[in-house]
Amino acid sequence: MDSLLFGHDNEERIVSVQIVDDSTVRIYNRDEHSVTFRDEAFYPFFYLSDQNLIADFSKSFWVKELQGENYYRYVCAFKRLSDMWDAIRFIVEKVNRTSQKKIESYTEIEQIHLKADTSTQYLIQSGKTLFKGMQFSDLHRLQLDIETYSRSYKFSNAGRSEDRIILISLSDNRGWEKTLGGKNVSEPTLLEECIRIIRENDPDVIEGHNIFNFDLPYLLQRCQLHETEFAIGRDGSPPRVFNMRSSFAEREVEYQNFEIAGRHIIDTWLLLQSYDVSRRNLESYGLKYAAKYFGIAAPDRVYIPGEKISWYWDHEPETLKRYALDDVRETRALADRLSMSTFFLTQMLPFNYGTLARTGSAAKIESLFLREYLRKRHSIPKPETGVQTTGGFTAVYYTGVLGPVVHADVESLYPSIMLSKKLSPASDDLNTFQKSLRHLTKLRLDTKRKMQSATEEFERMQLDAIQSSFKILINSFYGYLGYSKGLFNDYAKADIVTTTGQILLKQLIQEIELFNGVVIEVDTDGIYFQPPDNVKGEEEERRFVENLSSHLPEGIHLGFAGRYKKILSYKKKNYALLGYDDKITIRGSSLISRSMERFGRSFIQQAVDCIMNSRIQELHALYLEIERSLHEHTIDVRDFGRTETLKDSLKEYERDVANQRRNRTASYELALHSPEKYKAGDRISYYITGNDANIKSFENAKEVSEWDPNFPDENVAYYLKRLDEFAAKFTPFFSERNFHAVFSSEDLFGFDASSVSIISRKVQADEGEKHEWENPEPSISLDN
DNA sequence: AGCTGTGGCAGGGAGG
DNA sequence: CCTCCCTGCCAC
Repeated sequence: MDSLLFGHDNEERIVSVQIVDDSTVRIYNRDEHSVTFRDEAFYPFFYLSDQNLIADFSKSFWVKELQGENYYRYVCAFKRLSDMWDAIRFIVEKVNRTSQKKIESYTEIEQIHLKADTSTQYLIQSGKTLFKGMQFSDLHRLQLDIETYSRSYKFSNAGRSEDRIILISLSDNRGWEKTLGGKNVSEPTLLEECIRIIRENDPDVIEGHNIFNFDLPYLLQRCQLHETEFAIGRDGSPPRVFNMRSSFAEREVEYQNFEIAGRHIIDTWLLLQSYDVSRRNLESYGLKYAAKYFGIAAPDRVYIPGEKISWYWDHEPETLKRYALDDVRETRALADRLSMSTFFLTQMLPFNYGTLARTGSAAKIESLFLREYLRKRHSIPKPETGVQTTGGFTAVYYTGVLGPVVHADVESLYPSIMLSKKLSPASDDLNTFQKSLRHLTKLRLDTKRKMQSATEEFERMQLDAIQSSFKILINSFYGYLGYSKGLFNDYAKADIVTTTGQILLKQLIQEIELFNGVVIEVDTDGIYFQPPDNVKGEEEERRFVENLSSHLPEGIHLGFAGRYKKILSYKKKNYALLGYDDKITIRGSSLISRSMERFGRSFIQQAVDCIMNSRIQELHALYLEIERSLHEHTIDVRDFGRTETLKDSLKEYERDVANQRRNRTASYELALHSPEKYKAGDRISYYITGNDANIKSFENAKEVSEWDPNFPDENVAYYLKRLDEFAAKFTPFFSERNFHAVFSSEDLFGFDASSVSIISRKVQADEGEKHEWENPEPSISLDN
């Protein structure tokens, strides 16, 4: 097996591939530079044109149509190179069987389109076998962060400015730390020193916060300016850069992806957003906030606001250096916390570490299926066209303040249903879906058991990361069924999962009411209810839930998810909880949302506190106080400004507006006319100007940075109206008369809170909505 | 150079 | 005023 295949890569350099033996292949470029692969997982993609079979080594899942020619795609994954050769033979035979075109001999397989994955390529070359058998602690990780400061600093049009100075902080997990930069060091020298240090330390992984969007592009830009090669690759090559767009749930972010030969780049800013998709309680994605959130910020950590950096450089450079070092330390701790489960995923999936940190969950499990199909030499299905029609069951039965409250949820509802009903995509001939789901679930339980008996802290952390990497995969299976581009999707099966979940929940609700519990709010797999009068205290509540669980079908378990003093039930998916520790948790975008003006968020937070703890007099005073501060301009722009995310690029927005597909909005209009360059995923802060409350906001908005406290031009009438809109959220909890007394300054005879009571009421079901929970469907069986 | 799902609410703009 | 439609944000 010593065939030589020729082809071109993107830059038209001639390369050749030599298959040495069953487990080794050598790749040459024009400079006779060779790279040897040994038994690594390969993902070449084969495209068949009229004349040529083209193999693409770039692990891409994307189908291309090149220059109008029709290309057929075959996805292949290889653990062994002999498999690759077999697969080529397999594809040729399959093509000969299914199309009129005949491939007569292998000599026609000449053109190879090759783009080797640089990070894996050079790691193997340098003798590192990432990541088989490697521990997270073995990785040589380096944290990189830069601060820039200059009187004329503008990143968007970085020119050659002599007084621009950068501070580069580097740190690694071996306890080595350094901050470079100083008045007497020229920028080219500084950049060269930075490159030298990176190459000398030779890290496997480079970590940074927002490193893709700021640190690396900035360093690259400065290098280009000074005609220095940003040669931080393991082979001395500069990074390959391309624009990327990722989405986290409904949010999209644009960034520049850097591929550095032989190294993996981990951006904790991206990991943080990925983390937030499931948790949903981060207020910002900034490093400082995240460090506090995870409790990893040092107590004596130095904080310096962005606009003060130049001042500190001029007056207290040592403080600034300490601040910069604190940044890299926090980045390291954040990466410890967030990247470990991704690291373990690279040992299960055929993607490298850096790539895996950026891929979505569907791509992850699909790679599992593909690997198995290739191993079994089985053809791959096409995605089916269609739509999923159902989702989770949501209802609110009571509004107002009620308690005590028990929260019960069905553990792993959708995975459990898929396992119980043995659901698999129709196209999954090999039943890989069901087998992998079962296997991963077992592995996760085993790992959790091991974790419980582990004594050492680091071992527990590792096992926790491993079990959470299984969890990531397990939770992707359901979503994948309804994913339009999933090769193995099956919308009908997705609907079976959700409708089964709906029936289960309605059955549970009925059961709770049968025992005289009062169901308050339900969403998909969780129920908030008042336990029956004879169930008192945590122990009896737990037993009550356990009893409910025993009535559920085999394989479905209802868990005790929490108990609370009170719930303030507002609307579907919108409620507040008062814990036995007196902490208040508010959920739902209509009560509190990140886009809300800060004064509104704080008002609602305090108002909920007052209502749940029956402090009505204080609530009234709070309203008056905010109203007054708006009138008297004693409120800061940060408190009345609104911050919104630009989901689309400005180009897309302008195009849609031109086509009358969407209306103008303040956020995009400001971004368009701003001196700053905004891109998709950025957030913009603005406030409303003018005198009339009823104005078009897109014509009366300014960026927060334009506000001058000496000449406050915010629209007081508008913000008073906003205050009343926030207050209006609480109308369901008061009688009409009481509401107007509490949320108004017209208390001619003084305000008396003693007569004000909080109203709870049963929600009338919508006319269009059937009373399914009153007329439940017959008990279901999960066996068929 | 590549993307898991549905359900629900608020707010703004356009037009009746 | 109201309704319709769109986007953003959020729960699960």
